[in-house]
Parts: sequence; structure tokens; C-alpha cells
Amino acid sequence: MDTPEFDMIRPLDGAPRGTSLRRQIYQDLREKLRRGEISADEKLVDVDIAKAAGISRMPVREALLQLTIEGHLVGTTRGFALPDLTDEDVADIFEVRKLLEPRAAANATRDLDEDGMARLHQGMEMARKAVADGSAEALSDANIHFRETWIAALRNRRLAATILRFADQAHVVRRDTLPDAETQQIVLDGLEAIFAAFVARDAMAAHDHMTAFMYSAEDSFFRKSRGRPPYSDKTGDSPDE
Amino acid sequence: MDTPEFDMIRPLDGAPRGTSLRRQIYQDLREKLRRGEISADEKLVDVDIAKAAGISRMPVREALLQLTIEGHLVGTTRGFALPDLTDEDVADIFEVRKLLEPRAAANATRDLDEDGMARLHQGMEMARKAVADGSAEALSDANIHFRETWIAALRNRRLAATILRFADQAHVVRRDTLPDAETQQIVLDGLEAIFAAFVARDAMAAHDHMTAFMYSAEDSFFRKSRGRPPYSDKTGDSPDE
DNA sequence: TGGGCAAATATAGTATACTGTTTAAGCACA
DNA sequence: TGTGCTTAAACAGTATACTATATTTGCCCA
Repeated sequence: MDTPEFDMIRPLDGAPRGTSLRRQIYQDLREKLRRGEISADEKLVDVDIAKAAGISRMPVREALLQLTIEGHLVGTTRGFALPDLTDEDVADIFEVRKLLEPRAAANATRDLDEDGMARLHQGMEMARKAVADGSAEALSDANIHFRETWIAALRNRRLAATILRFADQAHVVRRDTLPDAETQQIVLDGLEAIFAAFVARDAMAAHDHMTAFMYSAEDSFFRKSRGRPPYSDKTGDSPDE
Repeated sequence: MDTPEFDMIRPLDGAPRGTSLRRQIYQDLREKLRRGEISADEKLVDVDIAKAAGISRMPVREALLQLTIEGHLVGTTRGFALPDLTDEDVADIFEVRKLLEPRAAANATRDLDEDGMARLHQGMEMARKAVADGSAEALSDANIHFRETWIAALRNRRLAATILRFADQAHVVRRDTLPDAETQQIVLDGLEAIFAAFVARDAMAAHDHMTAFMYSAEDSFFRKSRGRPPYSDKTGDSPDE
């Protein structure tokens, strides 16, 4: 019930020496967010996470702040939580992704090595099996695996990090669209086309198929969840700065 | 020499109530970085800044961490400092900017209101005067003023924030290229063309002129400072994640 | 005089304690 | 059964103290 008395033990999985606690907590939470293991109503409280990890508040707090800065969380007066994205938010995220990912995919045809290609192949197998099984979670995992592989290959690390930042914010989209069988098939077809372009190292094909993939994902979301891509005339808020 | 005994005074400029200390420090440092008031060899140390502001380390530390996360600083074991960007880094930044800013400029032709237009006009006057005077600093200020105005108008706040994040990292470029009279004229011409497109609310013209502006800025940098846009075969570092 | 080893130093990182504010809970009163 | 007020709880924010580590400085010895 009280604060822990012992400070030499770190009951955190592998405990990789040399890595700061902030980084460990950050990566752990980031992973959980990516996997969708944080529910929308859940509140992340630094002191709770700290107690669970057997460390103090500060590294946890800093990790939560980083996730907030990156747009993965929002800080409220009562703990940190997932942002509930409006249609405008989702449209904004897609606008950025549509600008970045096609070009990045084209670059990946240049940057991918054989090892990466093998992992992409893995990802495709996972995706095919997932769709055959009708498993939304498995397809989501496969999709993440696929994306992280080709993005990891990119020479431009800034571009890569920015893409991951925005792509990971769209878990709402996955949750709302992937359960649908038709959407699953569309996603798989898109991945197949992109994968083929990667294998052929055809930069323009990768660019164009990624563009199509983005548009179809956006379309799925706005058809499933509501009527139309929005933009009434919202007054300015400030997700950053 | 000792720690301050009084905690109700905040010897920080305007002292806007309700704003967290972290935010105040962040914005102050961000502004200084934007203005180029932090030299490349300078080291930013939390405890020093905290003492100067009459507050504790933690808010300062968190502000420095935020700036590091955003790529404006790098953390070393001996204080935070400006990142010394390699040619690859600059090329990477320009690649992202070239993807984002043309589209954003096109959007700005839709999003700018009359007030923003007036401020753009101001910025142009500043820029013309700066070039007439041959003042690199004044042109830099005008350029920043101009950019911040049209970006502030954007409805897509994520796009806006991302652009500012990358654009502000390029102060090295300004420093290395703007002193040159020929470059100043090129910059001014570019701004004039973009401004005209904004005034005419011609989205495609804005897009194309912004594209040209990006390429000419990149070209200026790599012509002035070294031979060619790079890409030998650097092994992976990790500016983010 | 140089080169490696050892203290000193400066700094990030972490821990703990305190404060202020917002939200929620309890309670009286209508 | 609400409705306004008061109190309590929960949390972020800030402060201060402690620790670990890397860089530098200086010394000793070859």
C-alpha cells in the first residue's frame, strides 16, 4: 500500500541494461497502443504504471508526455487517455498519410534489402491466412508487420518516423473497418499489389498502389462509420505546440 | 547561491496565468531557436535555465525533452544542443518538406481569411525591404513571418504542425544561404510568386510555386555549402522513436 | 614529453515529497 | 426525487534530493 522500499529491483521484462526507464516505458506503452491493447475508456495514470513497474513516477510521466506530444495520447486533468478522433481528425490524418506514404513506398523499392523482402513475404502470408480465417486482429497484426518492415528499410529516418507516427494514430480506423469481410478483402488486395511492386522494385507502381491503398482505406472508414468526409467549419483547436 | 526561498514569484516576462511552466519554457526556447538565438556550440542545461527563470529543473527538463522529441535539439551526456545536420539530414528534411508544403500551400488558398492576407502583405513588405537592404536577418524574419501566417490559416492542424516542425529545423540552411545576395533575390521572387497565388486564390499556382520554392532552396543550400545532394550509404542511426 | 590511469566534475536520469486544481462524492435542503 | 453546496479524492504539475555515468582534468610513471 505504501511506496516500495526496495529500489534495486526492476521487475520489467528483459531489463536491457543501458536503456533509460523512460525509453522502456515509452516503448512498452507504444507497443500496447499499436496492438490496440489500450481501450478507449481506459485512463493511463503515471503513478499506477510506476507502481506496476516498480519505479518512480517521473520516467513514466515523461513517457506519457512523449506519447502525448506525438499525438498518441491526450492529457486530461484525470489521467492520460486515447484521443477520441472526430471525423475531421481522421480526415486530417489521412491527408498527411496520402502525401507521405506513396512517395515513401516508392523509396522503399530502392531501400529494401533481401532480409526485408523476406519479412514482407512473411507479412503477406500472415495477411492471407488472416483474411481466410476472417480474423480482424490477425489482419491488423499482419498489416502492422508489413508496414513496419518496409518503413524500417527507408533511408530517410525522419520520413519513416513521421509516417509511423500518423499511421499508428489511425487504430480507430482499423477497429471500425477491419471486422468487415469485404473490407478485409480490399485490404488484402491492396497489400498484394504493393508487395508485387516491391518485389519487382517498381517505384512508380509502388507509389500508385500505395495511393490507391490510402484512398480505399479512407473510403472504407467514412462509408462504414458515417456519411461523408467532413469539414463543416470547425474553429481552431491545437493538437500540437 | 542557494535555492530560491520564495515560490510565488515568476520572473518570466508576461507571466500568463494558467499556462504551465513547461509550456512557457518550451515556447520561449522554441522562439529563441526559431530566431537563431541559440548558437551551434551553445549547450542548454536544464539547471542553468531553471535558475535563470527562478523555477525548478523539472519543467525545464520536460521542455528540453519535448524539443528533443520534435527534433529541434539533441540530448548529449553534457547538456542539450543544436543537432549538427549532415547533408543527408538536410536532404531528408527537404524531402519531407517537398511532400507536404506544396499541398499545404494549395490548401491555404482556401483557408486564408482577409486578416491572414493582410499579414502576408506585411510579410512581403518586410521581405522586399530586407532584400533592398541586403539584410539576411530581416529576410529570415520576413520569411518566418510569411510562413507562420499562411500555415496558421490551415484547417489541418496536424499538417500545419508537422510542416513547422520540419521547416524550423532548417535554420542551418538559412544561415548558410541567405547572406548571399543572389539567393536573397531568388527567395524574394519565390515569395512574390506564392503570395500572388494566395491573393488570386489559385490553388494549383500556389502548389507549383511552392514546389519550385522548395527546390530552389534545396539547390541553394547544396550549391553553396558543398558539392551535391548526398546519399553515399550511411548505416542506420535513429533520429526518432 | 607522451600516454594511460585516476580522481573530480558536470550533467542527465530517477526518486520522493509537496501543491494546486479539477472532478466526483456526499449531504443537506427544497 | 432532484438541486445546490461542501467536502473528499485523484491526478497533473512542480520542487528538491539523490544516483549513475560520461567527460574532462590532472597526475604519475614510463
